[in-house]
Amino acid sequence: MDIGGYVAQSQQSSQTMADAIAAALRRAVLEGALQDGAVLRQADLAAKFGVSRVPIREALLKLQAEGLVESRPRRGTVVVSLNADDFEEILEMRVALESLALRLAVPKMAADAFRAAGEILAQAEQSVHRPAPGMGDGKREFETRWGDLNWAFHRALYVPARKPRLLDTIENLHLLFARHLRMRVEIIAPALLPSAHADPATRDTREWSNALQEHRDILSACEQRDARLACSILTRHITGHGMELVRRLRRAQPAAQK
Amino acid sequence: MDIGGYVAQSQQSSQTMADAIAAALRRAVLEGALQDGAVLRQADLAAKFGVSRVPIREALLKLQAEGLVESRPRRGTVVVSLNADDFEEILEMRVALESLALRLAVPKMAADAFRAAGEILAQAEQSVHRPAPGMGDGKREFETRWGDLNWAFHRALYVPARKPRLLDTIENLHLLFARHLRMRVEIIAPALLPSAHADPATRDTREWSNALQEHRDILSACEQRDARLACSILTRHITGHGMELVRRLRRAQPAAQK
DNA sequence: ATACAGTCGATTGTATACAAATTTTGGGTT
DNA sequence: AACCCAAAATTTGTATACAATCGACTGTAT
Repeated sequence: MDIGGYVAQSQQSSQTMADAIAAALRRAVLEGALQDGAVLRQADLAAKFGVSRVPIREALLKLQAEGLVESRPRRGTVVVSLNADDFEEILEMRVALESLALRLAVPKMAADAFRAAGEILAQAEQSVHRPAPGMGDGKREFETRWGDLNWAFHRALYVPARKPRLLDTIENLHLLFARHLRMRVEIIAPALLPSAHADPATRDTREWSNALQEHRDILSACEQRDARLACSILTRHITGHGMELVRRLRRAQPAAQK
Repeated sequence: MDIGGYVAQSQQSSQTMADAIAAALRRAVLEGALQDGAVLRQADLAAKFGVSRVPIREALLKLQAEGLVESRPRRGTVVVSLNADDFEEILEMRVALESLALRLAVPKMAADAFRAAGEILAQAEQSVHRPAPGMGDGKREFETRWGDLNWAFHRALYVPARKPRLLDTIENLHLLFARHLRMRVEIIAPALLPSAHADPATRDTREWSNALQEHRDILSACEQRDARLACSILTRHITGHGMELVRRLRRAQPAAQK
């Protein structure tokens, strides 16, 4: 399992133990330390975190509410495993809700909003051109970093709308999607790609620069207060990157699972 | 508080105590037995339900995840109180997600889907024309019954889409909205209405037949496989009934609260 | 009289102990 | 050898007990 040291990460002082553990488990699940279908035994987790089973149960309830794990009454909890249909559903919800958020945000964007989004964009560009700066863990570190920056950019666009529930819901969907994308893409993409670019690093870099260009376009449309255009690009941005993966998943696992 | 006897309602046999309590509390909150801002003491609830505090805590966590209560780390749990902005946000999310669900459902609707929706519609019509059939509790019973039928109809439209997460999210928003609508409308509507119809019963009945007509129109559009038209009517159906209330709320509580 | 610090009570968060249920293991039968 | 049934062993769900934190109250100093 190997989820050591995830606790005590950025733990606000007036936080409950269950919250800290929920955060630790969340990270572990999102970063892939806990794989699809892994069973989470309360006693094991309690031992690993050095607490009793009570805060563990509460942490698992929180993760369940976020859709990261599933637990049936007396049968334990497992890390969720999403199939192609689930993936598609999440994508469709993302399109609907992120379009809404962006449409509501554009008229309310002030100078600082543009500046914040621009800075994140710049960071992401640096990160792509000069991968894994400093530490040398490589691919996984890099991917999570890019995933964070990707979400940070989207978030910066939606924050001006001032819709906390909407933002939370979107973030939840985004994280769910990003996690499973990372997990699945490593498994099935190499086997199925036409491999015009055999080197996966080259392929990834190309795809990321593509996404970055779309980010620039969206931001530009926002600066011109063209909500319609921004939403249009955003929709293509999301579906373009996602539906391709859904198609691949459909080929890989025709109607199996569940 | 008076939430006696809400437990053991429709409790599936292989359900945990915490789930049953969560269901009971959910009903109590949705039906208005627990008012906005009511503080929920774990010890009190434990005594009322005849269990220890542990399942109470877990039930409260579930309700928190659904947005029905808020609880800050060591300060207790209170029933949520939504202001006009929150209301508007929920409406906007409903429009986005319900349109999506309907659009996805229309092409997949079979004969039984139309039949199911039609039956619910018929029940609702009977219920409006002959209010409070049998038992004589009156308004509140009637309103919750109509609220249930209203959601049942919407649900029947979205079920064919086969998108469980989407359906759950919509249901959650729907319930949140319906609850607060019931609570607030009784408080502020009589004072603010132009009172062309002084009798509230007459006014309500008129509003409900209006909604029913829109339901018929939506179903009709679905039967003609016109997803675009159905979504259009649906959007007006939701915003029409909701935004009016948001406006009233804005006048009643200009920028107070929170 | 007001502001502030310390103590007490109430309430939440967590640990330990127990009960109930599910899965696993072992033996017996066909 | 495959299947089924019973009993042990895990594992979850709940009760009880303890610790820690928050809020109010009281007493004192300015």
